Amino acid sequence: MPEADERRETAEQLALTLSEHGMQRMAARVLAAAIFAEQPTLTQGELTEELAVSTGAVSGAITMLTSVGLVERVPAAGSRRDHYRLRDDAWARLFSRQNEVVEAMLRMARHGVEITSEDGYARSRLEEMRDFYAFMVGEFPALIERWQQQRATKER
Amino acid sequence: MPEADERRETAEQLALTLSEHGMQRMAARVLAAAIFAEQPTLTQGELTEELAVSTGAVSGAITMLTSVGLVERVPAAGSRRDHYRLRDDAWARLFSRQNEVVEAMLRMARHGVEITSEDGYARSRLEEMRDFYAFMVGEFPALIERWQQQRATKER
DNA sequence: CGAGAATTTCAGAAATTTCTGAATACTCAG
DNA sequence: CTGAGTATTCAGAAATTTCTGAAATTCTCG
Repeated sequence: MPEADERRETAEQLALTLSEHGMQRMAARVLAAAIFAEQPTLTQGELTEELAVSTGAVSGAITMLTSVGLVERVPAAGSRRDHYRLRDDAWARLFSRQNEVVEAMLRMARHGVEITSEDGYARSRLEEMRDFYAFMVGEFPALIERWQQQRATKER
Repeated sequence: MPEADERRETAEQLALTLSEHGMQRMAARVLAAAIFAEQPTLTQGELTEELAVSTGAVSGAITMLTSVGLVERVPAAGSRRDHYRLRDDAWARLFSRQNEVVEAMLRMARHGVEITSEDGYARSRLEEMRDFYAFMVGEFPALIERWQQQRATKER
């Protein structure tokens, strides 16, 4: 199999997994393309060609990816086009977004506990939910910090 | 606001959050209803009525929730209907499913490293991705175990 | 400032997901 | 065994998401 095809296929597989877990389809494809690209940065035009989609679709996906900090715009002197690339800390960021979900779940559990009557079935389920997510909210930041330290250590 | 309405609304909010993160909409609504129900178990008929949807939709959602271990069928003597409830360890299970995602990401990163050329841009991005997910795969099981221990300690 | 190149926006088309409704298949009490 | 009450299945309808294409806008350079 031609190398380029294999790369594309693997990238599409990654995009599929990401989109199955809530990421918009085109955003996932653009992210995957940015990861697998053999260039340091990509322009929207290059992405449009690589993915064979409309410019509008790429533009929308990049707006989304930039806003959540997975992709960044790179100042490119002497070029009329914008260049983009995967952010250095993209994975930690993607993971941190989980943290927000966990916090949302915790808030909902707490709210649920407040509005349900004591000793009811719903109340005890919600207390369990609250305790679980409170635990996770407590653990996540330390987890990410450990990663960052390990990473910093490795790279000199 | 009538108590029941507030409960329903809060449940729907939870369902919305779950569905925004990849859970099928109806499955999310059924799960939320099971959490907020003031009964110990629910029948499909009760869910159908509570959510005002077709029997088919509830059946499909329950099949899905049962297969991933979030909801279980409860043997109900002397009843022709099946009774269901939230599993005791549902939250840890929901979280563990994340673990599978993390493992999938790790596999894809490794595959990507294999098929990209050494010293290329894609290769180094994929190595970073691989290291991150390898770290997470290493940490998750311990995280869940800590939760289970803490939980076991609290009760009793 | 003006032309050329690229990006953004957005209405509507296309694709996909999700739900309904009704037929079919179970299951358990009698 | 039988049949009344439930659950499952599935084709097609409905709803939602996603993408395209083209016009409007922005930006850069000469």
